[in-house]
Amino acid sequence: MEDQVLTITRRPRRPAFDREKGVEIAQALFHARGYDAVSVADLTQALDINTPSLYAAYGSKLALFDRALQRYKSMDSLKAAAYLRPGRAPAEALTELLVAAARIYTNEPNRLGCMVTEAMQADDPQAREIASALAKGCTDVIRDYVAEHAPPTETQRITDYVLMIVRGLSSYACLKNSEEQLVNCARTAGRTLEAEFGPGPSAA
Amino acid sequence: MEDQVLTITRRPRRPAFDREKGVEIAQALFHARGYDAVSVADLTQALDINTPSLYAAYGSKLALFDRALQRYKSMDSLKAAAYLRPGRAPAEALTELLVAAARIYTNEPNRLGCMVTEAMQADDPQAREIASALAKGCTDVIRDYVAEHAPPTETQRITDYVLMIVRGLSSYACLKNSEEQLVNCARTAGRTLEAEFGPGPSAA
DNA sequence: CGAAGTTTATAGGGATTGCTACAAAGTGCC
DNA sequence: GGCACTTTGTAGCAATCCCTATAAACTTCG
Repeated sequence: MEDQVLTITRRPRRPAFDREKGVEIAQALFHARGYDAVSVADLTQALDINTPSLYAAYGSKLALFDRALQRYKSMDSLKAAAYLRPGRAPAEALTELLVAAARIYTNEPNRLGCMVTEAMQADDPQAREIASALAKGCTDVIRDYVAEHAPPTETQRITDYVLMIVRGLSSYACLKNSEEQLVNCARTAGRTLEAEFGPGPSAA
Repeated sequence: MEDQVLTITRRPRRPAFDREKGVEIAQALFHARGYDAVSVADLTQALDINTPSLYAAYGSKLALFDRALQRYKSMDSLKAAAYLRPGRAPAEALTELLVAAARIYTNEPNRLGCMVTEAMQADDPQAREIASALAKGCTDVIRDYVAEHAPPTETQRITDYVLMIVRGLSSYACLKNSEEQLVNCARTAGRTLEAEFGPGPSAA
């Protein structure tokens, strides 16, 4: 009798829950399906924890999404500044940026497109807000770079073009188009930039 | 007493419900917010009918969305075939198509972007299916046109490029960028096509 | 062994989702 | 007038949404 009670009572102690690992798993889920399509039940199931644990650890679904987005930006996203170094032909650097984006967006079949870019289109206004704020840093890097290499009258137009292309690549990647297709798109889109900035130093 | 009962009983007969008008209103709602973010309650409120009436008239939310999409395609969407007439310089025709898309996508502030394109990213799989099927007709028109004017080895790449640009324009329009910005993007994107197809007859 | 503190699990709240059963109210035909 | 038919409104279904109150189980310290 005593034994049976003990057997039933004694539950195997679960290993301590790793919050960072949880953010990583949540990031993958949010990236794959988007903020709206991922429920708290999906998250708790993926993290193998119960609902109260999730709220104790992260506060809310939105807060966890925020942490997932920040993790994405700092670890998996495109580093624009790394490509837009000074002293390079601007058209070349920007094209390389686009090609790199094309590769990253098609790299993992379950995480297509740019997580931040797509999150800017979420239904939830707060999720959109978070994503837009995070995206601003990246767009500013591009805008400043273009401003340094193009006449002031053209910077807005060229910046818009590059940002529009990035969104196009992300969206096209989400439709499961191949890396080869995406890279070709990026190269083709980049070719226009040579005419915009004039021949680079490699041609001079 | 009799009078009062009559007064309470007699409800003002509502005018007959116009189903086509209902589809029009639903189309605007779905276009503005997307399939997932529009609830049946939103629809019944906008159509000023009760829930059972909506189901009697259209069958389901998805069926109503289907009708709204078809209405959009036949009335408000871009007519690719109208721009891709034979005998024109291909780069010119395709650029004009992109510019027209840019204008349409920014025309109505409450209905930004392409309804079909954005619906292809919906969370609901059935809604995506419907949108994708509808989009296929349009992409085929573009693909066939490119195939007629470009070498077979390049048609896939150029078609991908155009379709990617269209998605980029739609997405960029959804962020409330102005018509001027969008049109500039479309023109810049179209400029590459001249190099792809070679100089058109206007240059010959 | 026993109290304090942390982590877990059960259960459920309040709101909203898409959808439907059912009866009252109105219209047209005989 | 009275019956058949269509349309409308009330109410509520089961499911899911995000979130939380509460208590049981475990670890740690005295």
